Amino acid sequence: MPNEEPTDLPSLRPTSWATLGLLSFGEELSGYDLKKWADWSLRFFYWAPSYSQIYSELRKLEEIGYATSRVVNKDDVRGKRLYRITPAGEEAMSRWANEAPVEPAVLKHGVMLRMWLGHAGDPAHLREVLVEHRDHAEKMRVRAIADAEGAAHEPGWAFPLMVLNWSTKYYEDERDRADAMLADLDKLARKQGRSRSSRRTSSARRTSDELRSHSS
Amino acid sequence: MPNEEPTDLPSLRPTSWATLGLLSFGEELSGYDLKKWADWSLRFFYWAPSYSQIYSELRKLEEIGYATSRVVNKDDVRGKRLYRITPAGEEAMSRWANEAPVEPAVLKHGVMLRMWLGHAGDPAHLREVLVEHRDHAEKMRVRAIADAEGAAHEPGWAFPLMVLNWSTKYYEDERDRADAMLADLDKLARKQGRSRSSRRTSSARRTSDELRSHSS
DNA sequence: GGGAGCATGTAACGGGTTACATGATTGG
DNA sequence: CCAATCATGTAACCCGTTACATGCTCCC
Repeated sequence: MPNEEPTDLPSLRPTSWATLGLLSFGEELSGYDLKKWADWSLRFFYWAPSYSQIYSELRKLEEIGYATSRVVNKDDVRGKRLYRITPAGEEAMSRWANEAPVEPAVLKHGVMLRMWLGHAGDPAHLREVLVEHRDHAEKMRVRAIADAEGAAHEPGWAFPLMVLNWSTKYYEDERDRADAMLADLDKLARKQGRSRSSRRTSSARRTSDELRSHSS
Repeated sequence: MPNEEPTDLPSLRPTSWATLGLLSFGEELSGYDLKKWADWSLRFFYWAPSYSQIYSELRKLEEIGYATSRVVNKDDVRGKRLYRITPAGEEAMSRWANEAPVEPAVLKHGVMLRMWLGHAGDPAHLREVLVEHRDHAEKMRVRAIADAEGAAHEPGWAFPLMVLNWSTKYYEDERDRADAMLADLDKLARKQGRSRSSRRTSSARRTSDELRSHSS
């Protein structure tokens, strides 16, 4: 048995692993398929890839030897290219899954940024933005449920299903937090309505040295 | 009154607005201060900026005219530079807050990616990763609470406080979802333990045409 | 004296998005 | 026949990260 020492994994980015992951369920898929599949699973918690990224990731994976491809569409110019994971790819997946340090979850919440800067905005508009976000979360929740139903009872999809259930809960929580904040917002509006007449700008000024004296 | 038509806002990225937002509370701050402040507020829901980014953002803001700076440290070579928002900056902030389309929240959840690919990994390791994530969420929750306490009772910080409370709830929910998934994981392990002996690889193979027949 | 924190930057890299371009197939 | 969908790609751009570099000041 030659070369049994644990060779270094090529340091791929998580998105590359996610792409390989899509192939690791055993299907032979086109870039187009991949994108669609990502759109009803990975999208909820990780990634909504663009086509261009998918295609370049796939080419990269093939170059490394983690995937192979073949062109099907008869003898045409622009043939459909189907990708399949290789044994080397499967092994690399396993090693990555078990050995690679887990990247922390990243959240970039544009809506909360707006709320955080609430003093600069019109209260009514703030409220509107929140309501929209609430509705969006609810929509995502429903979609996640639908996709989870599609995945249920498929024996190979136990883990994706588990994550889809997590996602459902995630959007449910997101919705509920938006509702809670809506209530906070109204409470704040009432309080500020009582204590000031109309001053729109700079209610924040002065608050000087708390920054400096705040314990890290 | 010259030039009253609504001039176009320079299309800054959200992170630039976030930087300007940090200044919009009225303080005169150094890049270093800015970073620290971001670290105990924006970090929870949006952004943990690097110094290099902070400094380049600040230079950009000054160039546009949304901030001014002055060097304090006597006549030294490497003086400390303090930035302050300008009236133009304040007005731009307000317009952005009220008029700019809100970027959707982005989530990139490395832990869930691992779980989604659970079939490729060792169950015990999977569990470990989840537990770690759970603990991290709890840590963040506690930090958010602490920072919220620091911000409470400051009249100008009502909105940041509101978001900090949202963040507290966020990490609480994150923790609880991790716990729930831990339970799911154990249930799944028991079920799979009953139905198969030891096959590690490819329990997922075959699951063939469901993909193609799945309704988008 | 030395380490921790203060303070500011430059340069390289690359990942990911957007815009653009092309054309086939399918169904109403 | 025309629109939608299938299907694949290139090129430019730039945001953000990482690594590197420098030197101060305060405090033990």
